[in-house]
Amino acid sequence: MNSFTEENYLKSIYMLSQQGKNITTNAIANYLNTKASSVTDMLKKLSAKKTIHYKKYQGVSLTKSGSETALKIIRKHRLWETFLVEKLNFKWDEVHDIAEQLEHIISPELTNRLEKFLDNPKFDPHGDPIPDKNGNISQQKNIAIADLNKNESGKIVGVKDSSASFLQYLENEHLVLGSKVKVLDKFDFDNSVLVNVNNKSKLTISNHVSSNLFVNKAVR
Amino acid sequence: MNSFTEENYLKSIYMLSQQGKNITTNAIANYLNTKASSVTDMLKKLSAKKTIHYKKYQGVSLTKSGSETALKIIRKHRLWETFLVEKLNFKWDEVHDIAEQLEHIISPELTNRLEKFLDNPKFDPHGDPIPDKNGNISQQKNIAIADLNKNESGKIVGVKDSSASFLQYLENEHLVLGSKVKVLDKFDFDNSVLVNVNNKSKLTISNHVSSNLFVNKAVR
DNA sequence: AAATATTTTTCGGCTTATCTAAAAATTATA
DNA sequence: TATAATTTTTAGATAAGCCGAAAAATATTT
Repeated sequence: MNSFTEENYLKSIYMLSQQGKNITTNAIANYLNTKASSVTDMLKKLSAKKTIHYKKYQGVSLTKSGSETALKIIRKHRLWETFLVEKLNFKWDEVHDIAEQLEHIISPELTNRLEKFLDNPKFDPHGDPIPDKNGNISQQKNIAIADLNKNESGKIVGVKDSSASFLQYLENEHLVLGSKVKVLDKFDFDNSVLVNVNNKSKLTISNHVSSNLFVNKAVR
Repeated sequence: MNSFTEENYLKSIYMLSQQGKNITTNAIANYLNTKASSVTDMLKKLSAKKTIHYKKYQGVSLTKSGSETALKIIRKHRLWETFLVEKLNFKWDEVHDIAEQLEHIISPELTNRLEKFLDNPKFDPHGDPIPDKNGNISQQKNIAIADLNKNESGKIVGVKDSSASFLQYLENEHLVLGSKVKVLDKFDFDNSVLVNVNNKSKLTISNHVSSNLFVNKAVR
């Protein structure tokens, strides 16, 4: 049995590992808004429970068991987010904090019934894939924004050209890791694309930008 | 801000006060499956936070503030139970443990939207009244089962004739405090009544029994 | 490679909630 | 009304999780 806190650490480690980086104590502390010393304490505990691989000073990774636990929590989080948006009419950017609480409710039967009630959704309102009851999560390949069709959307997962000025531009336009991008229109004459960022700002991006920004396509 | 634990104590005190008894340390310990010394510790804490009235050795009662908190938790508990039964098709006797978890989710907006989603129910699946957003809870007067009409149901809240043999009979038939009773049919010739107990057993009870057993009528 | 900077861990201490055992207060009984 | 039984509180411990400061390890500069 894992405490809420343990669950949050496992989930954080999973999330950080998705971003490709190697997972350091500081990265976790930063992600969880806590102190490095607290993280070290917990890493020892999780290691003792065999949910993570941990060697002092060497960073961490999830074990099979830890990964399964993390996926269960993420499954619940994303199903509840879907519920909040689809059934209770919350906006997609209002649901995270509530789902952070709901993800810790323990009842596999509840989770499975909720999934069915929602019509077995494959993606949550942010476009993130929902793991199934066996922990399988659809890993769609990352494609360039340039390859999205009109009205398709995705979540930014990577950048190819990573010059400082390019990253600066992306930062300014909120085209950062995790942002949701929807293609509103595509223009033939210069291959530029009109996109909606995070359901908030609209902007036109050049072919250079759209070819170098990779997203996880959200398929419904 | 109250911890889960504090919320559980406040709810327990509210529940026990509903049963008329005066609320002792041991009663709370027994209700919460914990030790008297733990209860004393918490009573001091709650008293310091002015959610209960507490004098050493003299038992406790809720303050205005404590009562408001308790009612908010009970409101959430009963709304979630309704959700689980009405929307996710759980049986009414399967939902308690899950609702014990869900009742601690903090988001007034969520609670209010859930209420609306469920069509503003006034009673939960057990027949208990659901407090409204201002903490008002419908206190219907207790009536004898004999005075229920066909198809009405209620929850047992008290007994008039309390001879040992009568109580023994009630115990045997699960006609105990908190049981849900639904009147399936009423017979003129001897004023006996066919009832369904806890959605499980059916039995015919005499007029003597139905006149001495009081329920909280569940009005939908 | 030595010096310096950064990251990570250790150490001691704090808070919350729990428990057992013993002491104090209350209630019941003889 | 003393004595006994019960209830409640106190005192001292424990475990989880968190923190700041100091020490240790690793990474970066010079």
